[in-house]
Amino acid sequence: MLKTAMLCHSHEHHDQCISQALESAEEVCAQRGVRLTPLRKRVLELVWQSHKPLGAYDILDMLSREDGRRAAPPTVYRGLDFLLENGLIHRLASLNAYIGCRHPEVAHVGYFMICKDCNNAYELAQHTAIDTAIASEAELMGFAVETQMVEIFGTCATCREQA
Amino acid sequence: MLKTAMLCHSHEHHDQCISQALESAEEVCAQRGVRLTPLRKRVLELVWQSHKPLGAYDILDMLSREDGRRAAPPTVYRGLDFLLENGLIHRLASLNAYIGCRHPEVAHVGYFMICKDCNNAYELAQHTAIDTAIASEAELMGFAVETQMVEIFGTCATCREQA
DNA sequence: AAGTAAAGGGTAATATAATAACGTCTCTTT
DNA sequence: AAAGAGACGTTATTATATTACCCTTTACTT
Repeated sequence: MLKTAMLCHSHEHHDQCISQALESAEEVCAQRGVRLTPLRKRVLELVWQSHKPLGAYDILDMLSREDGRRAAPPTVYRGLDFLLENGLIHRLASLNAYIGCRHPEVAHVGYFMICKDCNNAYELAQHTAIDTAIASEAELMGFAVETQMVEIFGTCATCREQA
Repeated sequence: MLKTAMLCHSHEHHDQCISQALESAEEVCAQRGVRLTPLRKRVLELVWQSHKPLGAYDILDMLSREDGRRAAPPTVYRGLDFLLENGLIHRLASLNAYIGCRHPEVAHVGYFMICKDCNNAYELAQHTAIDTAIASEAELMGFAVETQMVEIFGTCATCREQA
């Protein structure tokens, strides 16, 4: 099993990422009685082509290229909305971009470290010190937390080694 | 002095917020040798009209109304960019909105708790447990943090009491 | 099997957020 | 006075996302 902090750096490995993601997605959807239609699956596959967050219009372009005709925005946004609702992808607000989620079984918001060199986004495991810290700050203020966004920018270990 | 967690709830008090903010701004700009031009000052005042994050186009509308003619987007974005660069305001990525900063003297990224009822955004003090937690998570991953965004949504103490 | 309601998805138009490119005016510096 | 930088007006354009409308497919009911 892959550590959250590690992303694949080989093609063979990444093919595994994709197939595992699709498998989980099928499972999750079956369990919930929702439909992973061909369009939704294609969008999910496209998002999973890399570990780099992808914009909606990037996905739109890929779809258009595949089909040889221009797809319209709602096509992609419907797919993305479905995937978001079912926790199969996350949205990165600071980038207006989307990225696959490895753990769609359990609902959660994602905390991400995003490398400015390679653009990869690393999702942190849940129940980290960050959660605890947010909860305790909220407690201090009497603030009832519903959801939160944590996006951290910098340089990942791999890129630092190469520099 | 106002606790970070507390926002004013009276008009007299808020007038103080605004005048303090403008005073700090003048000071900071003087110190740095940058110009708080009339336009920049107006934008800052508009942002400070409340503790609710404001969209660029909201500000644009206010400016336009004041002047009786339509201002164009770059007018506002130049003002916002200047204020951001000088730490006089923060940008909330999850809302595409801007909010005044009480402590422009020292450069920092803002952590916010945003109330879904009253829309007020409460900036947390610096050097909180959240900082520490992010630093330690980053350490674990060998990630060198440059900047981060933390935006927490829920219900503030005041709104909870009223409910 | 036919009828029907709900879900999926194509298309055009529009809304919202942000930037690019260019011109002018006003300073300061030389 | 000339040169250069900074501020900002104006027009146009790009990027991101949503609305509204309509038709097809799917799934359920009888």
